[in-house]
Amino acid sequence: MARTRGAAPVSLPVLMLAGPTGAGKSDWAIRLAEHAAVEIVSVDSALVYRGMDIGTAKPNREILSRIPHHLVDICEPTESYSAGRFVNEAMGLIREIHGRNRVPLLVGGTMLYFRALLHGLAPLPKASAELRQEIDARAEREGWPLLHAELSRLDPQAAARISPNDSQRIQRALEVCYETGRPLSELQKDTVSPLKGVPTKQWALVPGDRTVWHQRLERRFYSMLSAGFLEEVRALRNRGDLNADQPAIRAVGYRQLWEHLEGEVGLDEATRRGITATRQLAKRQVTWIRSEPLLQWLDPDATGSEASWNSDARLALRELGL
RNA sequence: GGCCAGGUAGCUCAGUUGGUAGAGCAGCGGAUUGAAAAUCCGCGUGUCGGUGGUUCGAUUCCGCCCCUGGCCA
Repeated sequence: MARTRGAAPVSLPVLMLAGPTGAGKSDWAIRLAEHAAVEIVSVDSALVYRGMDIGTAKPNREILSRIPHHLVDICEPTESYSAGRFVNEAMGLIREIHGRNRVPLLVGGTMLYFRALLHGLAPLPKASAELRQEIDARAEREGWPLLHAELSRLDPQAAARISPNDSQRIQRALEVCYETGRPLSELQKDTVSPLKGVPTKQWALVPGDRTVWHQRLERRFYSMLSAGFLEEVRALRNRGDLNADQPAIRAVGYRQLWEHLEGEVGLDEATRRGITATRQLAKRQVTWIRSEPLLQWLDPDATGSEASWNSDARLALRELGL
């Protein structure tokens, strides 16, 4: 039984702007939001955390209050956000925004979240802290390859594609098997996009010249430092309720500066490592973007790209009846 | 100026009892289903500082030269 959604006679679209770190997504999104009835939904696993502003390149307060942004500053760094939670919250927001007769613009660089929306997430149990602790303790004693061997008994298919060293995926696969009594790979077959039937327009901002881009990422890291990045990390550390194993503190830059504050490395070395980690993140994001066939690539640095993007965006909006 | 230690991949270094060489890091490519800014997988030709000699063959041994660091003048 199909539930009629709001009063929209034609289904309103969802716009997406993906891209690696430092490509200039926010600027482009803000410009578009200034010209159309659009609300921004952040697709970013680090922007969700409060108190993590400088190192995540979070839009400033002025922008956040002037232009509607969602899924920014929605949880504490002590929490562990997740792809599952993202899909639920993003889908709720998409419905709300459509209900206001506006168009959601999904902007961010966390490609797993985009994929979860575009291709769906299987109905799997959420993370269990207790189970994970148990599994970690066993890994400590027996090593991950032994747990991988156990996985090959419970779920040979999953074990075949997960490396014996991939602790994180072995842990998750075992967790799901224990929790449901069924193999993960079987449950994953049941996957449907929550956006099925919703028209989408998908852009990816990817800098064409990697050398120039790398230099820009390096400069950006230094300017974050002069904007107080180290002090921000120190403040997180001084709270006393965070540790280096939490997802928030594993974020690029935060992890390296945290290590410096622990006395493990000097500031110069931490900075170097932070910049390296930023480049590596960017590369992984591009790998993911390449695998999404419907993304329309745009080079933010190409001459005239701004104009062409604006006109492309307008064209898309018009096509979509906005 | 003299003595000593070095000069090998983008960086830090290992190695070849003479048969043209390999690790870590960086970089590049890939995977990715509730931690994803995470986690993991794959990819190693470089005048072995230059030049002359010995040798079938030199990055390796010898001479000279250049460069870097240290010590002594």
